[in-house]
Amino acid sequence: MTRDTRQRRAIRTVFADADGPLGPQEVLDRAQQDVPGIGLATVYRTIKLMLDDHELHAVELPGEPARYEPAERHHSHHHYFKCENCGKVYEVQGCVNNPSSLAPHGFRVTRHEIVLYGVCANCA
Amino acid sequence: MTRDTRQRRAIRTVFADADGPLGPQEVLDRAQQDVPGIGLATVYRTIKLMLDDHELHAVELPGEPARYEPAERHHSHHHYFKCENCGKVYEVQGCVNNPSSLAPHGFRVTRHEIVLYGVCANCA
DNA sequence: ATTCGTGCAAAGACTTTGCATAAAT
DNA sequence: ATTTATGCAAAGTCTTTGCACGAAT
Repeated sequence: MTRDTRQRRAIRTVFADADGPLGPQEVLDRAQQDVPGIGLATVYRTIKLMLDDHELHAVELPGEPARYEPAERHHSHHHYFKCENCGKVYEVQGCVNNPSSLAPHGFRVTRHEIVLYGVCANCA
Repeated sequence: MTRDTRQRRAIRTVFADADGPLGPQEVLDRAQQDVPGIGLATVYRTIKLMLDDHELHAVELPGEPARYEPAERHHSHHHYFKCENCGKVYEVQGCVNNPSSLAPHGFRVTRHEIVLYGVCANCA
């Protein structure tokens, strides 16, 4: 069974305190302030465990390695905005009308992803 | 300057004949039927050159390595549909109403991506 | 004492690059 | 003959995995 360790707690705290989805290296950098000796493999392994437990959700943007965020931030249907200036990824709530209507006849749409790019309020 | 070689022509033909965006390994497999000795590095290099020339366009879907397609197929604004059964990626024409409206106040949206997932007409 | 987790280093997938050779001019 | 492209292998990034050691029970 899975055990509750110092590293695991540190990583969980990093995600809880984060202001947006984080990549493994960012998680490591922050977790090391708590648990200096922690390694990147542990971060990857812990992320995988937390994904299996539905404690974490993967945020995949086109052309970039995955980021992760606490699953509770993902309960309502939403999408992402990436600032092309500072690189930060924000959640945006809600959705557009009927994106499935884009598909041709005979295609069944089960889900969709929308990613917005531009300049965030902080950078503007 | 850039030269027109046997390999280059073979790769260009592969893209011209393709029924959808292709990844580097798929391009290699098809090009090898024309030019047996061709290597993967040449495919990557040629793709990069063709991107610089705006002869090719990158299709990036969340969580997957890039695929590429001839740029002329990308002239009108469009998005992609990925079949979760056969894995094939299709273009879908058109767009939804005002996707920028999802962004919060103070965020400026310059572009967006939409990806649909489901089952294609061939698989249904 | 036993079990499970960790760090490290090695390996795997994908992509880029250095270099000697080959092809195109 | 000169220039640029190619193939191969080495290296680079991101992620996973094997293994001996360490921590938790």
